[in-house]
Amino acid sequence: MSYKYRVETHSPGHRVLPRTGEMKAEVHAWLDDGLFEATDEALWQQAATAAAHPGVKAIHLMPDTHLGYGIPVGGVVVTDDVLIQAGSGYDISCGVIYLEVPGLHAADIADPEKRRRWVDAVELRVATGLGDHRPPRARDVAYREVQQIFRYGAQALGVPAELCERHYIEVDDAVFDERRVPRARDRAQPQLGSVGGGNHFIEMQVDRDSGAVWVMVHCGSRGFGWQTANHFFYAGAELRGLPKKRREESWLYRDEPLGRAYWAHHNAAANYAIANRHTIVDGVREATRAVFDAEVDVFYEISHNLVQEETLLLPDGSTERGFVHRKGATRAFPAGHPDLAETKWAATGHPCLVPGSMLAGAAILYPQPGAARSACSVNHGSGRLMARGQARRELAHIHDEIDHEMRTIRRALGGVTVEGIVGNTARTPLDECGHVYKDLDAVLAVLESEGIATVAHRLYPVANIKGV
DNA sequence: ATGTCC
Repeated sequence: MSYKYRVETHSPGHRVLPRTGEMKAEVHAWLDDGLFEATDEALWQQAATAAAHPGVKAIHLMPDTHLGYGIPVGGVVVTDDVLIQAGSGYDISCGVIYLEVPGLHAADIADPEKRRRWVDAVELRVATGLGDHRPPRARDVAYREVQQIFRYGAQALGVPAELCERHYIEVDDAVFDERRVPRARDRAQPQLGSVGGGNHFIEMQVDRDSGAVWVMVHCGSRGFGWQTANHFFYAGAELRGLPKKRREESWLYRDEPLGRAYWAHHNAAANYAIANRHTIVDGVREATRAVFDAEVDVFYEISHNLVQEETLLLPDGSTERGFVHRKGATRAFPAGHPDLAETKWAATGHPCLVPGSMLAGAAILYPQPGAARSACSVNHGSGRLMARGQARRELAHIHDEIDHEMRTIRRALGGVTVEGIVGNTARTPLDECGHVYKDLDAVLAVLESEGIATVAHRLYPVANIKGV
């Protein structure tokens, strides 16, 4: 019997897969009718498998969910004393940093030629794409500084804590050993301050309502995090007696030696990713000064692939501590959450930064009291509709139309008509174009209708730099 | 996501 068939509808945007077999908890899915119908049986099977890990207390699927490895993308798994490596995945602490450009308004960026110069200026200063390529003017960071970043993240760069979800995560120095994963250590120094490939990007966006100009950066822990994750997938599979092919199903007790080692190395990779995002800001700042004579200010920085130990808000109103694995999901602490006490976000909840696509743009959300229903989590994007290979094959015949749409799309942004989205590539990458993603507004509507979060700002892209 | 290969 299929899992999808068993899913019950509790409210228009809330589905529940009841506990069966080895599942330790029921699966809560935040999907409306259309998003639910589009899910595959394989997704539900994967969610049920994830719910069968030891120590699972709760599991949620965000409205952008789709099949991942081990745990669905858009999956949130809450455990007590267990760490699941697939719960943060290969790009440990992949996430977003958002910059405001208070000196600029939509009218100042309306000229596409000027946006083209900004794209070129950013590419000159920030490395993009795979590997160790560094731009000519990359900031020179001594390896000793990188070692500080492993332990103290953005704090090592002097970034104020209030600008970050976590400006660093504590690393157990008795356990963290950078020689343990030599290929990780070797990548860390040359790749600091780089964007990487895939869906990572730097993008200029404009607020639909106010015309305010923002820059969003989406990137992660690069080779350092990938090598770290890969090492602990294999080591965990060996420990649990799983064949290598099933390494993504492995898990660790937090208090066994390999669990303690994973926790230390995972957190070092998170610190690296957080510092990486803040380092990239240096190049964006220089480029924005050079082309627009304007300053950028960091608004907030947040991960969407991360395991964090945090205070859980339980349905009966009590709290306890646990590990929250967000695999393509964004933390969403509402006003009054204990872990926001004495921060600037205590009375409002912290912002959730959600990229959509290079066509549909992005949003800033604020968690509502109903966030407690979804393990204080929201989606991390709009969700992939099509695999990369499928996109390249099936959209090739409309590539010209896709490029034309990017060049000519006209939007009223803060009362100013802005035409075209300037890119850094000759052609729009088909595996990243707007058509391979679900409708961001439909995904966000589920959060609003279920009382989980509200959309405070809706932003549209005007210039995009992809890591290709 | 990833020098696309434990």
